Amino acid sequence: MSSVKTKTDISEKISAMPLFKACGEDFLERLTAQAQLITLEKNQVLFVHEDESTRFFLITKGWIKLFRETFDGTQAVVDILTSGHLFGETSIFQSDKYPYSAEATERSEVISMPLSLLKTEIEANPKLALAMLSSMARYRRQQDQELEHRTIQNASQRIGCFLLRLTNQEEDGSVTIHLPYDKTLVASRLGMQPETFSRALGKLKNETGIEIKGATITMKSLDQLSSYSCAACSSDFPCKDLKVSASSGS
Amino acid sequence: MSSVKTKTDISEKISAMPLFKACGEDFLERLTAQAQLITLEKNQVLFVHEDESTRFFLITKGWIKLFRETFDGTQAVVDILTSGHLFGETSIFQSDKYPYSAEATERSEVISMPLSLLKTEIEANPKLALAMLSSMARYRRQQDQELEHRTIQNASQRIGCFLLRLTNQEEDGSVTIHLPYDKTLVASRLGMQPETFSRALGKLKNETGIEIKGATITMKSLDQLSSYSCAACSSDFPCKDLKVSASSGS
DNA sequence: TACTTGCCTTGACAATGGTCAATAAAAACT
DNA sequence: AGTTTTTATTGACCATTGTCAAGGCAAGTA
Repeated sequence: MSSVKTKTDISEKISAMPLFKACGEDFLERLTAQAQLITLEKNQVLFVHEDESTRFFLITKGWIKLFRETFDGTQAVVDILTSGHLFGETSIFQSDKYPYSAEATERSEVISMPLSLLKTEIEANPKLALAMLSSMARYRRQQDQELEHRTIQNASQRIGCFLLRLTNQEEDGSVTIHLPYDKTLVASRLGMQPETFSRALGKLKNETGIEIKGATITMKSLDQLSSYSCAACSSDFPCKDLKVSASSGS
Repeated sequence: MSSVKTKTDISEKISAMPLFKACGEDFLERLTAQAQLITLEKNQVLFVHEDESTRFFLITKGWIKLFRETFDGTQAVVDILTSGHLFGETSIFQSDKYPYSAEATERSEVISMPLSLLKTEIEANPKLALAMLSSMARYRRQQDQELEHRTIQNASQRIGCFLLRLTNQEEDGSVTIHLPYDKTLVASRLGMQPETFSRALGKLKNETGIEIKGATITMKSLDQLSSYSCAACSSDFPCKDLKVSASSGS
């Protein structure tokens, strides 16, 4: 029973993916047939960098951290993704190894699907290939921007930018947001140490007058923040790239 | 006469692109018919960030710097590409604006081709779409690695890594290389100031015993360098990603 | 309630990289 | 060859971020 219910559930979630809109019923059915729902405990590792890649994943609950780490354990966070995002799908091209490790940052659920099916469908279905290209192009721009920010924004500005991207940037008045995950994790996502994050957030508070209560942050207006952070960014506020519906992540 | 010769020349260069291997003669002919050879003087800007994108480019001579810059002129170098690389081609998807500015760092030549042709061909030719996906996936990994390096490598290590990637990493004995462009430019490519580059290169020399004469650098063995730089990298030496034939850049 | 654990903050200090200014060296020009 | 311009190096100093260690706070557990 539960398994049947689960399958229906999985099927719905797969079909809801914008990326698969262009795909026929039969493909979605085959995909669902081979899909598995995986529950990950906090800090559970799904796969590690250089593992043989045979499956890709769709997040349905929680947050997944993608990262790479050196021999001595130093790690660089590639991205932190949540529901509706895909990851591990790029291994189809060129290599059959995952380019990063994946770990749940809290209790999470992902749907695991075989890469082989995706691969043959991409080869057979030009619309899917195009959708995939489009999502990769979008991701690429995000990465370009990320690199830009690491180069020209300081810690406080990066935090400000991160906060702004959590808001509805059209909003006029006072806006309140909640950090989507631990401050420590936000810090690593932004490429800084937790201590630096803590101090830089304090500085941001002084300079822009935002209010901070734990993970809850209130900004009287977005103008103060955006003029502080976006001064060191090549793009205008509001961020255009946010208007595009989220689809493929990683 | 000269124009005929030029067209033949352009045609050959376009056909030689690995990306277009999967394309039929007719497409290549149409592309060539609408292609233009453009000569860029040193520091000449080809297009700027947010310009309407109508054409994409293949470099046939020189070096092109892709960069983004803030209102106050601070710039972040996205990439620096040379002969055989494509750029400006990602604008087909999602947006019709270039995501960066492009400038020649020395006298260079590029072949300019209409994006519209590429777009329709990608939609019609699954093999091209796949080749494109593959090249984007490769680029994406490069960017992931770039971001990783900015996070966990210091200036000297990044320079060491840059140098190693200019060598034939299979080589056993002494290796000599020439910097492909100005030190100032290498510095910006690696996200640091020229002064920092200069000092960090000096430090690298002390720590690994490389020899530096202007733009010529000699390393007695790659081991010293790789153990110095690759200690702060999640991937092994030699770098696997270099073995893939160069094709689409940007 | 007390205890434990994980997360966050703070202080003191070190390391790294950026800035500004002066100089040197190299390349391009006449 | 001599002049000019560009590129590279160096020193002195400052700003930012990282590191290590201690303490605080909050959520969950006994």
